[in-house]
Amino acid sequence: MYGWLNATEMMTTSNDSVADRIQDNFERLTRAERQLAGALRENYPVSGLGSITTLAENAQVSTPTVVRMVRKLGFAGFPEFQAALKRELEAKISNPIAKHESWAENAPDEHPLNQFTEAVIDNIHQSLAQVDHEVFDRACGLLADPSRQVFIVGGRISRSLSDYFYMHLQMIRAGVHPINAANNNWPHSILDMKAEDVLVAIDMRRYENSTIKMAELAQERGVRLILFTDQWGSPVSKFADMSFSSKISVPSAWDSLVVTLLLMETMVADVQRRSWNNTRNRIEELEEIFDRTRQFRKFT
Amino acid sequence: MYGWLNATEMMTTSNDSVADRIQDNFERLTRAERQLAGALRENYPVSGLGSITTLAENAQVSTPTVVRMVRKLGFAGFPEFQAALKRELEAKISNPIAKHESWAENAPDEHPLNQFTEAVIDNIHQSLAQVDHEVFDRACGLLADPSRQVFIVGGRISRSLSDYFYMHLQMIRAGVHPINAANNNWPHSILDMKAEDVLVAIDMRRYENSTIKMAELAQERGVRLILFTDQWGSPVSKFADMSFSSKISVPSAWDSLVVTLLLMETMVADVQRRSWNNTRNRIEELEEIFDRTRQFRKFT
DNA sequence: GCTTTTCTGAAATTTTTGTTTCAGAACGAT
DNA sequence: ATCGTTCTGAAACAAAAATTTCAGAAAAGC
Repeated sequence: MYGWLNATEMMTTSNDSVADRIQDNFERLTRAERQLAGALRENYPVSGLGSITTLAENAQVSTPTVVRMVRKLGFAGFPEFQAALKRELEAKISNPIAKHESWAENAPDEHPLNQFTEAVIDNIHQSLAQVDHEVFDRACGLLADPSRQVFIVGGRISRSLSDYFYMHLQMIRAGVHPINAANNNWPHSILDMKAEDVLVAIDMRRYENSTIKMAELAQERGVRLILFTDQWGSPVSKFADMSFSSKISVPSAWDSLVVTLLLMETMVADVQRRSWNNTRNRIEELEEIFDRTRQFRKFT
Repeated sequence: MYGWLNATEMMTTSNDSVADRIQDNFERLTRAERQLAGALRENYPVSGLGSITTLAENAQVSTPTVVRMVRKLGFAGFPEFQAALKRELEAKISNPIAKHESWAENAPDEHPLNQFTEAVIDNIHQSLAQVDHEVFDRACGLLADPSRQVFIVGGRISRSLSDYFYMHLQMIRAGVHPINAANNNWPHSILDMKAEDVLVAIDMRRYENSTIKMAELAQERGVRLILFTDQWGSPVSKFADMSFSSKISVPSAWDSLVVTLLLMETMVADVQRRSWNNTRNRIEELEEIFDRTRQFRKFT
């Protein structure tokens, strides 16, 4: 299986940059070594110029791991590896052409990867600037309140995101319920909503009638509504207590949900933090169940 | 005796660059020290990053001379001097996209929104740098090839993303099939895979045994495997023809899939572009079906 | 020229860095 | 469950780097 990799290995020992060598040999690296590779990439190549001890500590691995990795990359030892880094640096310094920043570094600027990423960064920028952090905090507070049930609903496209959000919230706390707006059982879920419960709705372009209807019914029951929508705002926002809009335009025939995912993940992180005291056991139990079922692997 | 010089010395110990300090203290340097200073200026600052011995040899002076000089410049010893050089270098090299001050503009920097976003941007940066655009293009080519069936599988957490990917791809072209790794019907799907078909797998931390098994079986049938994984690399990568890794670490108890989503969306955009001629009708038909069912609202 | 002061590097010493070994942990196969 | 394999870091060890000491060389003063 690794037949061809051996050839690669021999090639990479010649005069590629250290970064390239890491790239090329990445498959062959072990878990700890990959962690080290990651640490090395932050602030590359300066990060590798300290002592082997410093580098190891930085990457939270042992010094032998460092030695093993640089050997895999084709160097005789750490000093040789460091010398290579220094040569690279020298070349880089002496060539002060302030090259326009490119995301996928070896791809031309007009490559879809660069164009798309550029747009997404811009979306993040513009969307985040609009978020009121107090509203955000308030939303997290609601979601972390164990006395409230939380219902989560997404549309046809945003279903993936609502699933994702549901899954995390469900691990963090009890009383979280997914609603499937697509099948027509959803009115049953409304029955279970009490005043002061929370409904999280995601409704993006191609706003869905069922989501609007659900929001309306929920509001009548005194449910607090948190809405994730796009930059134009779903009609659901009429009923929302708090609403977060993300810019979704990218050079594509389709919209981008990256910003919404970012907001959700941030919210999950914060709710987790707030809930920690109430439900720390929950996670530990979950871990244990995973271990017991051995369905998932911890590493490698 | 050095009464007035002490004052100078104190001034220069603050936070000037090493070059400045040499400049300021040049008068006070002895012959051998000036020779050293000269050597240091050639190829500054990289020249100072080796060992004290190397530097001394380079400048043709003794190591004690080096120590004495760096002390005169206000450093406690050679290592401290070198650390200063490294910091300078870091600042010089480090990303021209200077850290953006604050994302959620009215929130304090330490607000979760800003912290989290900062981490995500960093993840994007580091992950994209690692993507080989030729591999990316090749993957898009496979996915756009109408003669191949495409199967998509995700794990417990990454299911949401695989759904999302499936949904888009399915709109773009025919012959796209989701696989549910969780339920034990998935071996049935394997039956339908022919050589040269494509399997897209998403396997992130907490790598799942069923995904690995599926990858192996698929490979035996000559299926091309495209893998999305995290920075450590799922064991599935052993079987993958192309693999894309995203950095997923954020200040949270959970991992971030933002980068993976970004990669997927970019890929969807590109596949769409490539498939346009083959399946332009498909989208139009879809539009019409939506209109007929009146399930979605175009505006407001 | 002679003395005093300052400067310099060889060599000894201390500290740190880099490498190797090895036992235990995690993993993978059965 | 168990057994062989691979991976990992603690600790021992070797190598080197950094510092200090000190005697002799160079420079300055007289």
